[in-house]
Amino acid sequence: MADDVFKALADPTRRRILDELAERNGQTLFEICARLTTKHGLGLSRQAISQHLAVLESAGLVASRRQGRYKFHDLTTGPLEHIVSRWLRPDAPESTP
Amino acid sequence: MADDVFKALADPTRRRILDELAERNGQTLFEICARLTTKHGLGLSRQAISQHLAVLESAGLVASRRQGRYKFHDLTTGPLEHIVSRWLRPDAPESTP
DNA sequence: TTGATAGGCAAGCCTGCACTTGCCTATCGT
DNA sequence: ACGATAGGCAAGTGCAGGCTTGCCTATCAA
Repeated sequence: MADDVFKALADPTRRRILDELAERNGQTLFEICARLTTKHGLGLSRQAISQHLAVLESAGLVASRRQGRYKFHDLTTGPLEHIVSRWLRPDAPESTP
Repeated sequence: MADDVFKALADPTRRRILDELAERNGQTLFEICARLTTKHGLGLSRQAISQHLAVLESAGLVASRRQGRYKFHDLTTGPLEHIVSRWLRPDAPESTP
C-alpha cells in the first residue's frame, strides 16, 4: 500500500507528472505528454507517460475517469499525507483540516 | 536534493532502517544489522546495510557521529517535511524559511 | 465509411541498483 | 603485542524497472 506510493514517487518523471496535475487537474494523456515535452523539455514517448500514469494510478496518487475517447487524470493527494508522518511521530503534531 | 530523498525512501529496507532509528536513535551499524535480522527477519549482509546507510546519509535523512571505533547513526527528519507539501499546495500555504 | 484522434497491449533492450564476496584499516580489551 | 571488534573499499552479479517499438482497438468528424 504505502510501498507502492514510495515506489511511485521514486521516479523524477512521475513527480513531474504529479506537478503537472497539481497545476492543472483533469488532463488527458496527450496533454500531459505535450506539456512535459514543451515545459520541462522531456522527450518521452507517449507509452512512457502512459506507463507512468499506470504506476501512479495503482499507487492511488492519480484517479482516472473515462469520457468518450478521452481519459482524464486527476491528482489524488490522499496517500501523500500519512506517509511521512511515520517518522515524524515523536514530536510532530498533525495539521488535520 | 529532494530527488535524493525520494530515491532514498524508495527502498523498503531503507525505510525499515528509518523505522529502527525512529524507535531508537543513535544505533551503530551492527546494532541496526542485528535488529533488522531478528525483528524483521531480514537476512542481509553487513555491507548491504552499510550501503543503505550511506544512501540515507547522503540524502540527509541520517546523520552519523563517529566516536572511537563506533559510528552512531541518528535520524534527521528535516528533509521529510517539505517534500510532500509540494503537491498539497492547493489549500495549504507553506512557510518556506 | 473513411480517416484522424486518443489510448491500450506486448515483447524487447538496457541501464541502475540492491546485494554479495573478499580483503583491508582502525580502535579497544587483556 | 595480540586478537577481537567495528567499520570501509572495491569489484562482480543478477534482477527490476524505465523506455522504446510495433501493432491493435475505440471513439469522433467529414
